[in-house]
Amino acid sequence: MRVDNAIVEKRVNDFIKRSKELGIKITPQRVAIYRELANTDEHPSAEAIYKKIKNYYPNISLTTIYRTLETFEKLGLVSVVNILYNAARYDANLEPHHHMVCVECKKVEDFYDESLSKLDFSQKTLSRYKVLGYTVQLNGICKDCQSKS
Amino acid sequence: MRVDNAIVEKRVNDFIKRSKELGIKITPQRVAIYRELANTDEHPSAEAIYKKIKNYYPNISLTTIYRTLETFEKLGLVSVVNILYNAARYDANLEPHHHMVCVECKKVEDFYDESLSKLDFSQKTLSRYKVLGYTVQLNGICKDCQSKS
DNA sequence: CCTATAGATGGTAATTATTACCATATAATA
DNA sequence: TATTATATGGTAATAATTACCATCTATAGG
Repeated sequence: MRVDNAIVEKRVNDFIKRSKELGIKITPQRVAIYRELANTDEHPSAEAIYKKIKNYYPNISLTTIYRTLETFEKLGLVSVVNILYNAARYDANLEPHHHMVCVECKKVEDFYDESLSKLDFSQKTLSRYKVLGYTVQLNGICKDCQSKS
Repeated sequence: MRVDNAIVEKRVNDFIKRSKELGIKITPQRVAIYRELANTDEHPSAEAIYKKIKNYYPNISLTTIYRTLETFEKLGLVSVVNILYNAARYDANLEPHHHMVCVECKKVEDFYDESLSKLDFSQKTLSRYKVLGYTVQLNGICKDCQSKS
């Protein structure tokens, strides 16, 4: 529980208010799942959330976790850090370049942008990791998917 | 086959030379897999590569595709676009922020960097996608994993 | 060019992450 | 408090990935 308690409570209250506005039911499971996400900055998986909640809510179902996270995501209450989690995607192009990901069809297109080739990270950032590289991931909707909808 | 043929052939030749240097065997399967990756910029999954190769190499095994891609990746011959493909990872923090990913333990830590908050993308880039947002993903090795190895 | 063998492949089974289904339970509304 | 649309739990199905093992082959050495 790294996130400050006051912040967590604020987030949970906002979540409840927002849920009412959106017209979805506020169940103990949903609050538990949201709270678990709000009080960490570790970007947990469904499984990780499940394990934590199981400690104090032993008969919660893993299916509920998955379904709830999907619901939250669709409503914009939480976000998926890794859109491309479905399957590993490979690239033979080892030159530094960046990616545009279509959030609909999961297509990945390369883009090159001089101004992104040497971003400055703060010393504080650099001190925390042995940096191997970085990419800018641009999320959006591709031409094809734009014309479909 | 969007990538220019001459470039593909150069990549394949480099791949063969590099494989010899690395002391791994050059099998028709490996060449096929590498070539399939070298001649596209679509960042295919193992399954997608399998389907393509199956057309002209009908008894290749899906296991071989997975194993080979893993081998290539470990040797630095190809790269995985999406390190975090293992499982969906969620975040309740909807403020724009960036991620440091540990390539060893798959931990994701947030970082904030003023200079990254308003990157300029070229008009060419912006014309291709309806941009929803972007994140900078910094790949590296976290403190914990550094001390382990 | 042949041979031996370490390393690679193919096929199948096991594991892990996710989704589908359906009977039951419950939050929210009147 | 009763009604009902929605949510949950449990189990089964699917998809992606990995493990295992018997067989095959690229390659180094004669």
